[in-house]
Amino acid sequence: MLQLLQAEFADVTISKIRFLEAEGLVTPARTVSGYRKFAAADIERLRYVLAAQRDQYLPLRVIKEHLGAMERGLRPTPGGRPAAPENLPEPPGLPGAEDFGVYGTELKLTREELRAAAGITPELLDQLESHNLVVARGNHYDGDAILVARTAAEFAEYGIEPRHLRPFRTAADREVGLIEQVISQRRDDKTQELAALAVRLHAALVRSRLAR
Amino acid sequence: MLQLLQAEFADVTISKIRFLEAEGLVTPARTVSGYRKFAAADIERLRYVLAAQRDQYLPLRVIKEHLGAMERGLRPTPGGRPAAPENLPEPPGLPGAEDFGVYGTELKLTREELRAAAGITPELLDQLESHNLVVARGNHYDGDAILVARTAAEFAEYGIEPRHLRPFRTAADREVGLIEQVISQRRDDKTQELAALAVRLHAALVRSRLAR
DNA sequence: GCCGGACCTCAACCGCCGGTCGAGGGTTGA
DNA sequence: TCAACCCTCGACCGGCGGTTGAGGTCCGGC
Repeated sequence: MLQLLQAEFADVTISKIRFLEAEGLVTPARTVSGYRKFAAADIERLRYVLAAQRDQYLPLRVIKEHLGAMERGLRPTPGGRPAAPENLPEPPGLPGAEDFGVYGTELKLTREELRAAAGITPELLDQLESHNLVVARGNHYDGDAILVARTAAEFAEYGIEPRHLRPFRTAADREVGLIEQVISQRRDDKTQELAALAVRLHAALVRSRLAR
Repeated sequence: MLQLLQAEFADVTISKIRFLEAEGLVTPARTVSGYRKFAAADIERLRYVLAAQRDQYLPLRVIKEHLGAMERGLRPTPGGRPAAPENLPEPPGLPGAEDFGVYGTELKLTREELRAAAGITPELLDQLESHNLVVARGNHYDGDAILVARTAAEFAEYGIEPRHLRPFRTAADREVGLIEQVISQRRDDKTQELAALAVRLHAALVRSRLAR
């Protein structure tokens, strides 16, 4: 299992992993005799830590915070109040396609939680929904809805209203269509990669055309 | 002038600035008697350094590389070869709207330089140009063209060809139109902000819709 | 012309972060 | 039974990002 990670991250060692455990970044299960037993999820977590450290130069303290945020997004704080989204940290950086942070789609928010988390008025939320920029699934909204809503609110400060943003929705739908055509079998990793490419292309085009 | 920066970055001190100079991150001019003289550009540079350190947790070594890359983009290496774009560093992170890095639009590349930097075939570049995804201004291409071309190349590995990417161009054009409507007087900071918002909205929409 | 305060250099020092090392000891499987 | 792993725990370490202080220079005001 060490070998597994070493293929991807050259400088990982046993002692490093032990250190990361001591710092509370992973907590592998133990066998009766005290040996560490790494589940797939633990390895995933380690992969995230090592990647963040290598590619984003994040200090362990910050990586730990991110992991904490992700966890709270996934499990609504066992036995507590449903993890008031009021206290959502500011988007770590500004999330691009790679950075899932608290905006994973596994987050489930009520309408009111969404409204509060995004800091918008009910009216604005109505408008966003009527233009399909924010859509409920069943009874709740996902984490990306916060991001959409928050961004729309900032647009609003420039006098750009939800109805002006419809083309974004259309464009996004078309891109998703394109991606889905390509991915026949649901291999999530490829999907993510394509989505990241789409967002990157889009960003570069906007910036390039804006400069002209 | 120290006070100026301290307003924005609480923990900056004289000794810290001296240290940054020793590390080669700024090189203020000197008066005859040896006192440091900070030009506006120096302060801008310091601002960049401090922001990168505080907000992105980047180590000084990396910040220095970024600054170096930016410089080489702006001035084609006085008296040397035109700063072979072959050696362009991998995109620091993956550039979102905020991260200009080496992809500033001030970079000027010949067609061949662009091709090499993006690692694509001349044929692909032809296709990109015929669909207006990459456009020359005068005789050269800007830094974003690299990013567009590189991303298109990755799409190509999935069987998505330039002609499938036209909708991206259209969408980007529409967004730019929207932004330009709002910005009557060319205040660049606002323009950037709106562009960042556009890209963010777009990314969130794609991700959200993909998850359904 | 001289005093106080701000600036300079340079070397020494510092605290924290991210680990590594090794001693001493248990576990496992051939 | 023995080699090869695994464990813990404390000591140690190198580098990064500065800070401190001694010793000296520069400038404005009186």
